[in-house]
Amino acid sequence: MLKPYADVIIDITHTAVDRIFQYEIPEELSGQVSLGMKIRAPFGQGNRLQDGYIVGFSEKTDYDPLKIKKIASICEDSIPIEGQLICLAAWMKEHYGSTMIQALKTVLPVKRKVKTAQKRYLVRSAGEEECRELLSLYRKKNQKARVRFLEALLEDCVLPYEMVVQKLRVSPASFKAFLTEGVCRLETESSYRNPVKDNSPGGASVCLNQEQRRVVSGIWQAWEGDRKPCLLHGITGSGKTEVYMELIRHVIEKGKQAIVLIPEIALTWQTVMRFYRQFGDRVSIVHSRLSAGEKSDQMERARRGELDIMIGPRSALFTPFPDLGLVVIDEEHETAYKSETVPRYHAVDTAIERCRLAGAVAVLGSATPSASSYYKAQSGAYHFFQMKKRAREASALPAVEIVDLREELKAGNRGIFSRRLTELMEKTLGRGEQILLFLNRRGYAGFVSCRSCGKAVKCPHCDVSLKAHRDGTLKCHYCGYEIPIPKRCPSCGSGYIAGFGTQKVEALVRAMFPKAGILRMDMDTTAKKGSYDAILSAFADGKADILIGTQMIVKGHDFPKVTLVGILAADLSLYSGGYEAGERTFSLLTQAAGRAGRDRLPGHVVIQSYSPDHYSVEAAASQDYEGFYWHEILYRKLLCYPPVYRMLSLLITSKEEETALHMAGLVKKQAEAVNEDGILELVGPAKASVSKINDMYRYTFYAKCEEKEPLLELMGQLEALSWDKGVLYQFDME
DNA sequence: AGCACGCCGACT
DNA sequence: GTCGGCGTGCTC
Repeated sequence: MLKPYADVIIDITHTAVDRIFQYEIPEELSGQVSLGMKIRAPFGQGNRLQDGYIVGFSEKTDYDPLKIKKIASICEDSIPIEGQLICLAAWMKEHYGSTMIQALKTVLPVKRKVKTAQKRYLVRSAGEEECRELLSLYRKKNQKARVRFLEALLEDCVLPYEMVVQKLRVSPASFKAFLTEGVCRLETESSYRNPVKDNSPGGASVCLNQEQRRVVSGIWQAWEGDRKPCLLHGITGSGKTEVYMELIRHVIEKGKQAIVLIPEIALTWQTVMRFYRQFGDRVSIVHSRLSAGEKSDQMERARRGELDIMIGPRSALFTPFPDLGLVVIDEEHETAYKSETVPRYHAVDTAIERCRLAGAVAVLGSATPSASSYYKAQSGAYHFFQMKKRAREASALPAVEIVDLREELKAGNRGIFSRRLTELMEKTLGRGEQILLFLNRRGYAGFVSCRSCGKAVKCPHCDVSLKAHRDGTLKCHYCGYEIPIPKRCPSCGSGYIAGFGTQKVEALVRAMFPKAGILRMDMDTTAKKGSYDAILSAFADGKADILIGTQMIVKGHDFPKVTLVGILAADLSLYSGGYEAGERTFSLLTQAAGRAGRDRLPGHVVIQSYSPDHYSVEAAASQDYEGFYWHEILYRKLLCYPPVYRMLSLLITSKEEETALHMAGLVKKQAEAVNEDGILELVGPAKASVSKINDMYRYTFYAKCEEKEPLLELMGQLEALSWDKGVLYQFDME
């Protein structure tokens, strides 16, 4: 029986219209409309046509039937989705305080682009050598266009067609000969249709060790039982991926589908490829480099049942699988799982909710679980599993030592390398083994400070230090402000001004070990497409002895010949504000330490720190997750932080400091009024830790409480305040 | 959000 | 007398 009314959410982001409006389904459209569809309908007095989404159907209505209008049309580009995803959107709206339309739009698949012109690329087919020869040939002939083209092709194997013709000003006639000679070839977007190139299925079937089998059967029991989320704490190298794959195989056998969430594709490409080799073309992948069309293509395939597995970042969570059985969240603790835009959802909690709705199981995996997840496992809300052995028995855990940098200073060593690290570097190079030097970028890596007065060069628009770039400029990473590196200190005028970034480290290492091959990996050296992999594989192939880099070198890469890892300043991430600083530091240090001695050779790790007795540094050194956790949770409990308490944070920004302050005052007054019974703990409003960005002053306010409902209530009350026009504000629930 | 209805000041 | 200011309220 077809129901006569459609429940519609109108595409207007405003709390006043953030509710369901019912429309009559006209006869000519009945049978065509379905859940999640985008439609157009008359709205308001003027009956102007508005976009909206169908979120349900009703038999009857409480509204005056005479006033109910008819849906005007269906938007052609709309894709029907699961009712479950609409429920999920409703949950997100409630949980993260957005409007329904904002939640719906993040959950609905991206609409198919209407026949965009196919994007064309010129791809290099000839080897580098051949190109260089041709390059010098055309240099002699003074054929400038061809020289430009070849240079670009050497930089980057894949060039967009328009870029070549417009930006490079190389006419098709100039490269026509190259096409016929096979120097390069023309490819269209559709040849990239399948987002992964290497899909030779049927790789070696995985052989699990005893520990892995135990975990798989444990999680499978949960799957057949209460279906509570499962937290898997497995140390680096314990083989979590094999466990995921085995579970997925079980789920597929049951005729269900699986989603695998990964923090960032670029950092986890190796993992993605393993899934492909295992499951062939029943696997697909979504990532930011795919066009909207390709994304909706993959979503459509999933909906039609052509896929069993979807791999991707947090947005892959909304894949419209008809019968979802499992969601894996790899590296569960990563901050990339938190959305930066409204609704500011957390993929872990949202995944758990989606699983609850679908009757699926969520598996959270990490070597350093977030305090929040571990807490829930402790309380019994999650099942808990552990893997303490490295899958390859031969590889032992590295020996970790902490060096107190204050002692180094006392001993007169003002360099960035401690005596112990220098000694070990010499020995390691002597044995012909490799070294990884890890610099924490968050903090002061890359900024320029005065040796005389100690002040850093700051951005005039933002409350942050400027970062040094290779091109000799200082840039603000928040607003883009840029100046040449000053010769003299802007505050005291002294000439002793110096940077401390990866470049600086590289220069120092070169001076110390002139014969060693050195590679550096940071924002500058990886700006070019493909250079990321190029650097990593060059290092893995032994083309250099030392790799210097930031966070990106410590995430999930195997370098069998690395036997020494040096962490230059472990505590930089400790003082970057936020109650999660300890957790971040621990996780980063543990990951960095895990890079040493992954093969047969014994590994060494040196952690240099100004606060060597901080629990996150000590626990990382002894690879003691539990030790870290109990310290951390005690601190959270004492200061009423999540996960023990729930926390609502509010960021107020304004061009004028007085307006921001004024609003902050109103917020305080309102919050105090709401908090008559005193169940909330209020903090602030106070200047944010980055107190100004892009000339906007920033104030933060926090409210903490054991239950989330009073906080949501407070959020509603604060939202209802009369916010000045020039004031922007943003809520976040944790 | 966008639009209509509505109730008070300075203009032909 | 009326044109228009934007405060208030509603939208299936």
